[in-house]
Amino acid sequence: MPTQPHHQTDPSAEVPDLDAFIGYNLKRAYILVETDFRAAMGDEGLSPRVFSALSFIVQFPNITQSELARQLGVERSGLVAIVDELEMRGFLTRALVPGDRRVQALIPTAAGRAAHGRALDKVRAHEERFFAGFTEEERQTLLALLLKTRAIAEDTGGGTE
Amino acid sequence: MPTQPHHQTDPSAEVPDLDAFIGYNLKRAYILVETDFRAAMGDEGLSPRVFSALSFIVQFPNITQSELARQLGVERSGLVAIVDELEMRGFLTRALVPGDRRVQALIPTAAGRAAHGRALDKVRAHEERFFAGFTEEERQTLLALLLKTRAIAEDTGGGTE
DNA sequence: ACCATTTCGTTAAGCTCGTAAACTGTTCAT
DNA sequence: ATGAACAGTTTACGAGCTTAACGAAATGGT
Repeated sequence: MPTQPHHQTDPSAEVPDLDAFIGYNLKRAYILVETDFRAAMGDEGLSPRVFSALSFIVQFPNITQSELARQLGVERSGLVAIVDELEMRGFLTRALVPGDRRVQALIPTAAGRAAHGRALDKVRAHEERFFAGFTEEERQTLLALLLKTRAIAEDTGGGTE
Repeated sequence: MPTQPHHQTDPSAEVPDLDAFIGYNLKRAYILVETDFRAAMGDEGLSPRVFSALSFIVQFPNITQSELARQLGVERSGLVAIVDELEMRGFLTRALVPGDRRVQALIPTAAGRAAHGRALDKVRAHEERFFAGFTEEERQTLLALLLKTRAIAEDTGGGTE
């Protein structure tokens, strides 16, 4: 341990700004977007994770919980509460699958599809408003770089796989 | 989009891919980066929030807890545990301030500055490795767009301010 | 056909991060 | 002097996630 000269306030060039790190800004940015998302969805609205789960189920009916968990990047056990909520709201049914009695296919109800449609409008409006200060090109660039970030990490076993 | 769940192809064609939303990808990307961050710091290493707090304290010695909370975008009450941890590790001291007996200035110790230096090296290596598939321009663009995201939201009262 | 392994959904326990509310002590404005 | 505002703290709580274990069902090797 080298002895340090004490006390001299030293905002020197040694200490880099936290803003220089992608990870830090990723976190800060996500918190802001998420907060705005929740506000846009309202008190009875869907949380981000429930919305994304419902989106998958509407887009891919009959998906199993394990497959959905894999797609969402969460554990199977963690998905149970999400599916429970969607089922309790009447947005999906857990259906038996003929060939395999272990699995339960997730099937959106009409109410589920309708709720998803309404939620989708809100989410689109939220992102539209939130990123109003961005040009269309900036939005696309950000999206592409985030997708690339996911791609380089999710392939190399960096995910929850 | 190469990897779709192989269940049932979208019958309505109305449902957009979740990957089209910035918020969703922001979350997925952050989780991946954060996981890699923790792995890079090791079991006894600093968590993201503690590292960022220590960075501020090293860069701005004598900062108060309220001011630090504001800078980090968290509540004052939430900062207590973070400062407790840094103090317990011997990385800072809570110092009395002559003019105002309510405030306690946060002063990094020599050990704190040393630990921050080591952590900094690890974080830099982590980001370097994580974003190795990115060009320098891509990294800078991503950083700039994340900063812009923060800027448009933190100004308009969207933050914790 | 048998047994070991794997998979699916689930429960239970626990962790981390974060907030909100309430309280003490201190400072400030009038 | 008194009321409002502020700094730090404690407590309670919630959201979101993980790991470990389990029963039921399917699968694969021999």
